[in-house]
Amino acid sequence: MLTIEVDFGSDRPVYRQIAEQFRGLVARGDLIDGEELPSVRQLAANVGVNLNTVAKAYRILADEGLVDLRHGSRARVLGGARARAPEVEELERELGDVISRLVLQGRGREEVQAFFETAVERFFER
Amino acid sequence: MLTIEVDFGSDRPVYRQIAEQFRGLVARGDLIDGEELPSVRQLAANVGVNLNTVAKAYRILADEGLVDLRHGSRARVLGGARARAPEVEELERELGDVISRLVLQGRGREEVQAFFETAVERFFER
DNA sequence: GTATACTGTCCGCATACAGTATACAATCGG
DNA sequence: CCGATTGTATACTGTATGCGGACAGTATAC
Repeated sequence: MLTIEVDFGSDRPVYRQIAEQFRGLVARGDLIDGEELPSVRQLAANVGVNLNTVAKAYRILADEGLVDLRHGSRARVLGGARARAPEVEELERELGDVISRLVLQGRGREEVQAFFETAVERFFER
Repeated sequence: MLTIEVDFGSDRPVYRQIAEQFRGLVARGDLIDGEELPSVRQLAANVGVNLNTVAKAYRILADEGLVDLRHGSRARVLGGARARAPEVEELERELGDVISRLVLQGRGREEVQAFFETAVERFFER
């Protein structure tokens, strides 16, 4: 069974948290082309939110081209090509902020590098 | 003069964008202990927002221990120690999402690593 | 000392967003 | 065809974002 977890204390909206987690699952190949996502009601009950909150997450994924949404049928993972080059700048900015926070925690350049390498490690090795 | 730029089209609230930029300036040492920040009105007029929006950004920085806010005096940068270890998990999650997005753009492990190294480079070498 | 111009703060309002409840519409399986 | 299951649309509540104006502390000139 698919484990999606939500932190209600977070300032990040629930529907984005859900979308992020599915994005991660697709990115690392845990969900492959054609695979069905849980129904919005199923997952909503599981997570403890309203079905529309899950639906909103699915729509984000659909907009990104990660899943195929069809009214009446279950959402399916799309293995096809995606891109979104314009978001590169956004990622750079986001990374910059992460670096700032790490530095303000007292970490030096080496430690920041190590932190990043560990993150990449965790993502790919599993 | 200090350059703070805001993207009104972004989905990220303006006051957070402002806080992030100051956080970056402090992290890389462009703003040092004791230095004064622009007044909320000055910066607000400069950026094109209401003074309260800037004030909210300053309060975030104050909560993080980066600036000293005193009613009637200008906000000053605090060079002292900060930490916030609990936010490490948040950073890890955020990094994980960045990796997912890069991978979904078709980048492999090496390319993700390179992207990160470039970001670190940009931060420290300047 | 005190008038005055500066500083950040508080309060109320308008609008947009997050999340819910409920009804609707499309698809699937008998 | 019909019921169950799926995603969708609408109406509603609470919260967050951002603005405007009034308030309160601080600094400086006199």
